[in-house]
Amino acid sequence: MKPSRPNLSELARHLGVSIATVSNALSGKGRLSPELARRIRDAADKLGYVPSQAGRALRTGRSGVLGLVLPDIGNPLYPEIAQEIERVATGAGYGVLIANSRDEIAAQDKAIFQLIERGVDGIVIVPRRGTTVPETRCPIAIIDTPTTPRNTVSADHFAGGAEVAGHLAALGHGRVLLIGDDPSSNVQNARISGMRSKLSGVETETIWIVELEARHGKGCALGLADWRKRGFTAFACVSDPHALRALTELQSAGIAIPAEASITGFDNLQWSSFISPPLTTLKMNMPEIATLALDALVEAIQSRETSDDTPSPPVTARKAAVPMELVIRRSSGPAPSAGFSQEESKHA
Amino acid sequence: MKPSRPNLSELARHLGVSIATVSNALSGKGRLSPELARRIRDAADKLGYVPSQAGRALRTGRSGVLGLVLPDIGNPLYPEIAQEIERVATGAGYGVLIANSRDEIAAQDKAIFQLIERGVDGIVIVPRRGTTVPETRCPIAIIDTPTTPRNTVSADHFAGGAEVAGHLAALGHGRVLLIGDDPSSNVQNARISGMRSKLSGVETETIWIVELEARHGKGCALGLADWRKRGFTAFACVSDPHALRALTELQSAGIAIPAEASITGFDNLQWSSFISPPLTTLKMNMPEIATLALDALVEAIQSRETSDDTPSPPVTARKAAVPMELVIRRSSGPAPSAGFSQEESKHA
DNA sequence: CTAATGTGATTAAACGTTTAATCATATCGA
DNA sequence: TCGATATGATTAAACGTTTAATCACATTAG
Repeated sequence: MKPSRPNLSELARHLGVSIATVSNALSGKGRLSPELARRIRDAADKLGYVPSQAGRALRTGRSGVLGLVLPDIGNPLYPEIAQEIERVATGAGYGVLIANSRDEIAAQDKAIFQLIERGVDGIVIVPRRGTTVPETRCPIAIIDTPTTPRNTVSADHFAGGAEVAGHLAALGHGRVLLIGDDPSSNVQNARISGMRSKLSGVETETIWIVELEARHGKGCALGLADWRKRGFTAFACVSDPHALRALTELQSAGIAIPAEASITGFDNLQWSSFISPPLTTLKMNMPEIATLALDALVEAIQSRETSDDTPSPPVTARKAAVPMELVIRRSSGPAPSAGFSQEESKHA
Repeated sequence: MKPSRPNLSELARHLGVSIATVSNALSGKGRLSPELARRIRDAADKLGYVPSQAGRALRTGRSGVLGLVLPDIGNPLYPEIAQEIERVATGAGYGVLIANSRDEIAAQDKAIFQLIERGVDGIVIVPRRGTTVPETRCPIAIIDTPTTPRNTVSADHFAGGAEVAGHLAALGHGRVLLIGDDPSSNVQNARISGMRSKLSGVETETIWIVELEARHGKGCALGLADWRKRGFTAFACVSDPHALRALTELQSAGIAIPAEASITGFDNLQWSSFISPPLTTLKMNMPEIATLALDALVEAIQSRETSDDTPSPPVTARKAAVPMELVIRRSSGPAPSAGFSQEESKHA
């Protein structure tokens, strides 16, 4: 009824040894006899000893906590990336403190400094579109695109775009509409560039949803049925939610998927396999990305013994670009045979 | 080039006063002359003083960090709840450490104890289906359903179900199919019970997706076109992803939404307003839920001055059930006029 | 004029850990 | 047998903060 929680000195008193000996036994650092070490460890977990993070942090200058900064909730891969980062970090003995760079652009910097004030040892950040990450003495791993400055690791969005575009080209689609959301996004641009790189033989157009919505209001129709009439038979989107928007818009216009039009997405979100038809999409290798990012980050943390004032050098991983996997489902199929809306397309 | 980061004693030395005086000035606790206090505060933020969380935590026994335990990523409201908890917690001066109760059921308890070992002052948990939250000396706020034991606060899932069912009944639907995922979920049961409570006059059936998938494999068709043939004109789902699954399945079967069938969801996920037709759904008041939960939690933390071994009493909020808001969009409409598939339904 | 009160600051201990430095004892080589 | 070396454990300081206890001094009351 009394024992709040045993600490090292209580353990030491209970065993009749010194505090340092107990500490050594539990950390396996100093030299001491094997049987005493075992005896101490036994007593430790019999009494339910759990070390005080605060005491340890104060002494060692390391908190054992990493920060995770994510862009606003609009980004649908938030859950997966958070989950993977948390998984790998926990495995490496770190806790993960979350911070949110919402609404205002400046919130990203504020979030970073809040994490630093809380004493995190390092930070993983998925930068918001169009921002630059400040340089700090605290190591920061950046997950964005391979071409972003100081980027640590990311999916190979360009190659992913190339792969899905190749898939559509092989299916015989002669006119492909590329659907992006925001042209200021590094990730989306990389994906679109990748798609274009494999569509040199076919006709392509690109539309950006934010521009449409700026003119016609949020949630406006994308006018895809018109594009279909003009002979565009494949709609390649930069993200699954946009693909979903395209899919339902075409379906409710009475256009059959994939018989009359093909649709592809990006990110392999949870529901993408459950809808009708299931969505062809590209899957990031999040476990590997998280592992690479965190490996690089903890290495940077450990090599930063000296506590001077110089900003931390960029955190670089063993591999900067992780391939994406094309997941072919039923939303993409062969281009409709000639004859269907042939009159509109024959002038090409 | 030398200053790693100033601490209290450096500040004190720089100003020629004692450490305690500086501490008092910054915390506003002790008694000291106003002008000295101001001078100290000025110097503090000129030198960029930021207090060491570790030192403070060690001294006060409080880490200023809360834990957040979320069920597996399958739960699509993960991002919103995490975002709101983080927002409110940051406003109250707390950091948020995330933990994931994935895969194995036992992971939930493990996650909780890991957080406690990290020294969190309290925990917010959204329990996984079919688990019970262990009693600890660390205060735990539970967000599940109003009827869950030790529940702190949650959306009023039952009332939400009643509301959407009333909406469908008012539209004249005479046969409503209720679509759930997993009957072991408290939340889903509450929603379905609520829906039934307002459908006493109409014919209802309930299907559970996990049971269908156990027989026919993951991602199998739900056979909704058949239900439609049997005269069911409304499909009320316990969550937006299931509504999406239903919507696309019916659309690709050539059934027009909402002309020939109505569909409703739950949770108002991001994409629900962008699909065609936009989804009628119920929206949780997450900001209020998060606020209520955290208010109750920090109160429990502060009242827990004594550090004895007794488990923390349940954390209760000022209000246990927060109303949901019905968001009517175009996926629900009047029941199709009689005559359509009347022959199949007249034998009822 | 002395004692009581108040004001503004300081002293010192404590939180729990890690670790370099030290010490006592045993082992070994010569 | 004596000094050198291992071995196994202890001592003591330090990390940065908070806070109760104390102190020096001035002001006021009796």
